[in-house]
Amino acid sequence: MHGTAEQDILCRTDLFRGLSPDSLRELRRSASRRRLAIQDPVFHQGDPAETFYVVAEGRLRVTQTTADGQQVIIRYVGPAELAGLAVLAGDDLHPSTATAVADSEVIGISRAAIREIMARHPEVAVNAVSVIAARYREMQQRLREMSTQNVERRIAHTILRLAREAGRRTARGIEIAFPLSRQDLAEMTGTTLHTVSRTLSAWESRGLVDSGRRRVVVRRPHELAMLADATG
Amino acid sequence: MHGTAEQDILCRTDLFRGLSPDSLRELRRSASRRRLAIQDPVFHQGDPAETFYVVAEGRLRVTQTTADGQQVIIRYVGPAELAGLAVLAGDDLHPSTATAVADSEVIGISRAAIREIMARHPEVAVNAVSVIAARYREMQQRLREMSTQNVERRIAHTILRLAREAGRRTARGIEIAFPLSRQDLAEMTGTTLHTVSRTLSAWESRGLVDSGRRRVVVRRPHELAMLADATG
DNA sequence: GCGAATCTTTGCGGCGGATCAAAGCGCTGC
DNA sequence: GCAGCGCTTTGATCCGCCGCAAAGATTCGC
Repeated sequence: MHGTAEQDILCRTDLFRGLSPDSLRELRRSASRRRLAIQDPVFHQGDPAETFYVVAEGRLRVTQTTADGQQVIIRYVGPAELAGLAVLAGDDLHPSTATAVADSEVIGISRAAIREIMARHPEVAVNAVSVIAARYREMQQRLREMSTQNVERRIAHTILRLAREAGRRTARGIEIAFPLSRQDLAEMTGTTLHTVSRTLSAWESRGLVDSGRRRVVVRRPHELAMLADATG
Repeated sequence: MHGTAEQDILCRTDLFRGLSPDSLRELRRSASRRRLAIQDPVFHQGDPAETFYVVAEGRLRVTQTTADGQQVIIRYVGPAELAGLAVLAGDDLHPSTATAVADSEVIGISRAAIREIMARHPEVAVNAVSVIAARYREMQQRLREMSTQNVERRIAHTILRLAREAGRRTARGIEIAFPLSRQDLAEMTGTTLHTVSRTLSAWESRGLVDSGRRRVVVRRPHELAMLADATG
């Protein structure tokens, strides 16, 4: 039961998709499973990059902190996604911090194990290229957003993206299925919690969203998308 | 002469570093060489991603254009660097446009050729992971800058980065060795050419830089770096 | 060598969003 | 069940940067 679930999630990742059952079994032997409570750290910015993680369940927040103490959220990572990509690239240190934002379960894979697998199974290395390239594209898109769009559109895009990645259908609309504060949204969009709060309040009064303490529900995704794509 | 130079540049890239002479020779056979005059396009955003390029000489500018026509400069690419990474990842379309900003020479490698090489030489695929991961890190850094720094610091960082990548020592200081307009700097920093112009004028009067029509010389790199790292 | 096109500079006014301040609300823990 | 902490809201003010406009510099083509 235990082992089966683990194998399932590993072969559902873009990284290990298509790997032979034998290799998966071998991989499993060198992998370690870890349960995380909400708020638990997975790794810290500046730690030696020795292990990367596949999220089996739950969600992680990946952040970077600048020299002067400002924090930026790079990404949220959900089931079958990876955290700690620096390990794949053979970098020495983790450039970011990963923290659980929900009770989670992750599978840790050591640098040595993955590098050995990539060397022996070129298809895994090729998959790794695709995985990181996808992240790179994501980051390009966000940079473009930051460069060309005003705050309201950036917040709209961010919320729609999160709703897509981690949305749960409910009677009232699509609920983002993990605690998400105004401060978090500010750190994803390069603004302040005050501006996020004002923006959400305005949307709430127009019936676009329904939000509260660390909670966002998108009530009218289509109208929010219109707003996100409008020029300005 | 021709062939030797090509092999030289290929094995100086991070992607093909360490590849055996035989494999390099084979690679060379499937590669095509192309000369570019300033302003020549290499590929366009939306083109099928069939070929990626190693810059042998000169410099390319990689840009993305948004739906509403705004342009963002993703990066400049110099000798021994790659353009068209989407091809490595097996994506269908080029997400960006590459244009020569100096007379250049590039070596084109087809999607089929590189994928075959990666499948047969895992070390190339592993190198590809590192190459793209480095770009990903770069992009994270720029996103962090855009999120947390004011325009002046962003311009300072950008100019210092360009000076590092493409700087030429001269009597007056470090000259950025390709034409670079106010508009270009604006598209790299998410501001307007007006603000860039004002900023450079202010620096010029303090003796930090010396700039003119599509030309920037850093006269006091250290002081500019102080400014770039100052809080604010 | 002259005109045109392109790039740059600079002034001015306005506004989006940051900052500061303070009160309201909702969890959580004991 | 109440105290206290963390999150959110909202107001008021301020300023960095944009947008517009127009003139000045530099390069290019014929």
